[in-house]
Amino acid sequence: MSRPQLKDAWQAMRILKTFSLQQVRNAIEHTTLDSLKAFAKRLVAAKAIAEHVDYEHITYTVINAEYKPFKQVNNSDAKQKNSGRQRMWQSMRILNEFDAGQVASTADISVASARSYISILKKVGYIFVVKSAPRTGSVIERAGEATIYRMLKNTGPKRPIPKATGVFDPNTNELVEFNAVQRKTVKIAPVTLGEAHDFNN
DNA sequence: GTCGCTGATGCTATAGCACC
DNA sequence: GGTGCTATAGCATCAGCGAC
Repeated sequence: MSRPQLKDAWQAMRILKTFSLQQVRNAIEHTTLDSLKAFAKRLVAAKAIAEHVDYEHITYTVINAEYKPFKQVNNSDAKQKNSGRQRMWQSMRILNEFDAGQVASTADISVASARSYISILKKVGYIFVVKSAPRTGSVIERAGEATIYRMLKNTGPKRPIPKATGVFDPNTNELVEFNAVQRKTVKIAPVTLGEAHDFNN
């Protein structure tokens, strides 16, 4: 497995916190379980993750998220290829269900920027709102209650690029145009996390 | 080398909305 | 009307690229 693939795998692990290798493989798509096993073994030896064996199920937990499995190559390539939005996109694909704060923290950008990109993706139907943040109750009651979004179109590892009339998806090489903007709040029946939701109608 | 143009990115300010 | 949250337009900054 190449270094970028390992980096993607390590990022996926840090986001998931507790994971199986199958989950990581599904998240980053471009690797094999054998490669991940070898990588995980290395991380366990370095005490970056802990292994839990539960009968035939093996899961891992990140115990040192700060660990850097890769030697810092000189930063001549200073400008990171993985921009904030690229990291956001990757986080959204891995988490599947997320809120703006989660994505912002995992991608290391501001919440406002995360919301900005999320709203664009929402307009083209790549994600949709699973649960709106409550607007009633005390501050304490609302603490931790944020708008939850769900990934609807996971087209591939490359982030969709916002354009004037929509977003260009490098994974499908297609320009997806914005849906008609509707500021009115759409009342969606409460959906429990993990439940499918048809948003096309 | 540098100048100008263009596009990508991220942030801020503000409008819109729901609720009290 | 006041408050709090979300969505979005607009702006600043930076990098890439071509022309000269």
